[in-house]
Amino acid sequence: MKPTIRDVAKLAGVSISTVSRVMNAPETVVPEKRKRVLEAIEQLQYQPNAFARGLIYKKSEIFGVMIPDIENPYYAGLLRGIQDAAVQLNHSVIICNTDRDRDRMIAYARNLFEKQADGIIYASDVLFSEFHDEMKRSRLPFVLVSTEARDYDVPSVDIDNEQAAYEAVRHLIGLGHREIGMISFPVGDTISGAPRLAGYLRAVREAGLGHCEANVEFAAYRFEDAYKAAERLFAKEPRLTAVFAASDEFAMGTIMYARDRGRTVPDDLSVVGFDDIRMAHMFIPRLTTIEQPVYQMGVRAVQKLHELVTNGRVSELRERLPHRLIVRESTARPPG
Amino acid sequence: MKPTIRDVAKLAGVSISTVSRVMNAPETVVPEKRKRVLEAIEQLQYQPNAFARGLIYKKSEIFGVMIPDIENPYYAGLLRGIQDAAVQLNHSVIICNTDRDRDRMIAYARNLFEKQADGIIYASDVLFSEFHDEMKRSRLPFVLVSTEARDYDVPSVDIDNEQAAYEAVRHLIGLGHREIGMISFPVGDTISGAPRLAGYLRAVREAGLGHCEANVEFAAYRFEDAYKAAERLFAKEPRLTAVFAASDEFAMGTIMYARDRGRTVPDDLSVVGFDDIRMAHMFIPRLTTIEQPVYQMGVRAVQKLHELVTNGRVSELRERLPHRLIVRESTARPPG
DNA sequence: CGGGTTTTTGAAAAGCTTTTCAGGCCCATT
DNA sequence: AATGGGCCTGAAAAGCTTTTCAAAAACCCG
Repeated sequence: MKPTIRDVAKLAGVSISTVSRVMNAPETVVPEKRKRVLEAIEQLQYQPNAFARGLIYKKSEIFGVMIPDIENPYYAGLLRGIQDAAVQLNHSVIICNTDRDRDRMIAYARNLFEKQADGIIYASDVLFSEFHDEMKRSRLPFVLVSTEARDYDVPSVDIDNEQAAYEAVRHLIGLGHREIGMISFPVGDTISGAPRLAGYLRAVREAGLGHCEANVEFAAYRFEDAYKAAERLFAKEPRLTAVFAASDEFAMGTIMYARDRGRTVPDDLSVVGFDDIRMAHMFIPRLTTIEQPVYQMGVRAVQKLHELVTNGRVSELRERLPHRLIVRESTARPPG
Repeated sequence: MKPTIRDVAKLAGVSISTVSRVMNAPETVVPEKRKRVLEAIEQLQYQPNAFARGLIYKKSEIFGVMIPDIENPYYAGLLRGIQDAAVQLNHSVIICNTDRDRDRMIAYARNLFEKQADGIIYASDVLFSEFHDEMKRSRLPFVLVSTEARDYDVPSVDIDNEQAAYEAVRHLIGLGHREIGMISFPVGDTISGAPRLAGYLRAVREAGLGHCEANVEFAAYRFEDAYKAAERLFAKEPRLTAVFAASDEFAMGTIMYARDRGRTVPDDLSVVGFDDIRMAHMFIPRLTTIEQPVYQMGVRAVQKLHELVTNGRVSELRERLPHRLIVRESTARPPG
C-alpha cells in the first residue's frame, strides 16, 4: 500500500542503502543517483515509516502533556505555548486530560510510556507524588509546568506564586481596603494553592489586618464552587469590601455571586483574580488580575523537556518567569 | 535499558514466542508456564514496544485532531469529548493547532501521516478544500466535526446550523424585536458561517423584516473583531434593539461594545449567542444562546473515525446532533 | 502399548529502516 | 605499471514483536 524504501530503490535502480543515504546524508551519494532517487521519492510520495525509524533511534518525537482540564482557559493557553514550541522542535504532543483523577493519570503515564513518548510535561496541580513514583519507575523524563515540587528535584517552570498573590493583595490594600477576604484553592491537594494563600496571609498580616486571616474560603476548581465559596465567605463576614480570588474563574464566580445579591463590582466590592486568562478582559467588568506569561511558560517547558531528553540534564532546575499585576475594572477604592 | 520480550523469555526460561502468546492468546499456553511468564513480566515491568507492534499491525492507535484554536472554549469543549472517547478506544490524540493557517495545516497532515496516525479529525472551519486534497493524496481516513462538506462525500458530525440560527432569531422576533442585526462569520472561508447567516436571513424575511437583511457585519473569529464589528453595525443602524451573534464570543464582544457605549443588556439591547461555551453562563449577563452538544459531537466524531478506520466505511455519512435554544439573561423584550 | 490426534512449543520469517562492513572502482603517487 | 588510499555502493545485521510452520510432547483409543 504505502510505498517503502524498497519501492523507491527499485524505481531508482539503486539499493535501499543508497536511498537511505539520500535521505540522511545526501552529500555521500553522487549527484546523478541522488537525483534519480529524489525523483523516485517525489513520484511515489515516499515517506519513511516512523515505526521502523523509532525502532532504531528509540525516539518517537512525541511529548505527552498531562493537563487537569482542557476546558479551563488557563490550561488551554498553556497548551498553546506547549504545542507551538513542540512544532518548532518537530515534535508532536499527545494530550492527556486527567480531570485530576489518580487512576486516569497513571493509565496515561503507562500509555505514553508504551507509545514510546520521549517525555512528559506535567501541567497538573495535584497528586504529584503518585505521578512522581510512577515516573521514577518508568524512567521517562518529565518536567513540571505551572507548579513546582517542593520535595523533589524535578525541573519546573513556574512563577513566584507567593509574591504574585502578595502583590495582588497589596493592590487592594493600597486602594484603601481593610476588610478583605480570599477564595483559595484547596491547599492540601494543590501545589500552587499553598503559596497563593501564603502571599495573601503575608500581605494582610504585614498591613496590620490580622483579622482578615480568617476570611478565607476554599473552592474546588470551578466557577460554581467559587460561587458557593463566595456565599460562605459573605455569610461569615458580610462587611467585606474586597476579595482576592486564586484564579480568574474564581473571581468571576465571586462577582457573579455579588451581582446576584445586588452588589456591583467595583462600586460595592473589589475583586482581583489570578492568571489573566483570555476571558479576563472579555468579562464585565474587565478583571484586575495577575498576568502569568502562560504562553511563554509552555514554550519554556518543552524546551526544558527537550534539553532533558537530549542531554539527560537541565541547566536550571527551577525556573521562574515574571508575573505582572494588570489593573482593569474590577477593583476600585472601597465604598463610602 | 528497557526490557524486551527477549529478557522476559530468558527470565521465564521459555522462548519469545511463548511470551508473545501469553500476551496475545494466553489460553494457548499451559498454566504453569503462563504463570512463570506473567511473573517475569511483572518483575521486569515489561511492556511491548509500540514501534515493533506498529511495524506489524500497521496501526499506531493515534488519532490526530486539527483545531483552529485551542484557546477558543468551543474547541476546547469539543476536544474534551474527543479525548475522552479516544481513551475509551485505547487511542491517544495528537493535537494540532492550526491557527487557520494553510501551511501549518498541510505540515501537520504530513507529520501525522509520517507518524502513522490512524486517522484525523478535522475540526476546523476553514480551508477545507486544501486539506481535502492533501488527505486524498495520503489516503489517511478522516472525519469532519462541527462542519460539513457540501461538495465532498466526507463523513461529518454537526448540528443543523441553519435551523439553529433560524430559531435563535425567531426567539428575538418572538420577544417583539423588529430592528435586528447580526454579527456573522466571514462567509467565504468559513463552512459554518454560511448556514448561520442563511438562518438569520430566512427568519427576518419570513417575519416581514426584510429591511434587516442589510444589518449584517462580518468579524473574524475573536472577541476584538466582534467588538469592532458591533461598532460598525451600530454606526450603520443605531436603532437596533437586538443582535444575533454567530458565536458566544461574538455575543460577548457585542455586549462589551454596548456597555462601553452606556447601553445595558438586556434592557436596551438583546443579544443571543451561539455554541453555549462554558463561559456563556459565567458571563454577566448570562448569555441566551444556542446549545450545541459539543462534548457528544466530539465523542461521535471519534467513534465515526474509528468505524471508518476499522471497516473502511461509515454507516451514516452526515450526522446531525440536536441543538437547543437556552434562554438566559441577555435577551428581553425591546425597550419602550 | 502403538498409532493417530491434538495440544503446546520453538525457530524462523516478516515488517521497514539505519548503519556497519567490506568490496569495487578510480585516482594519484612512487 | 603497480600499489595505496579514498570514495561510493550494496549486502547484511540489528532493532522488537507477531505469526507461520514444523517439530515435539501429550493425550486418546483400540
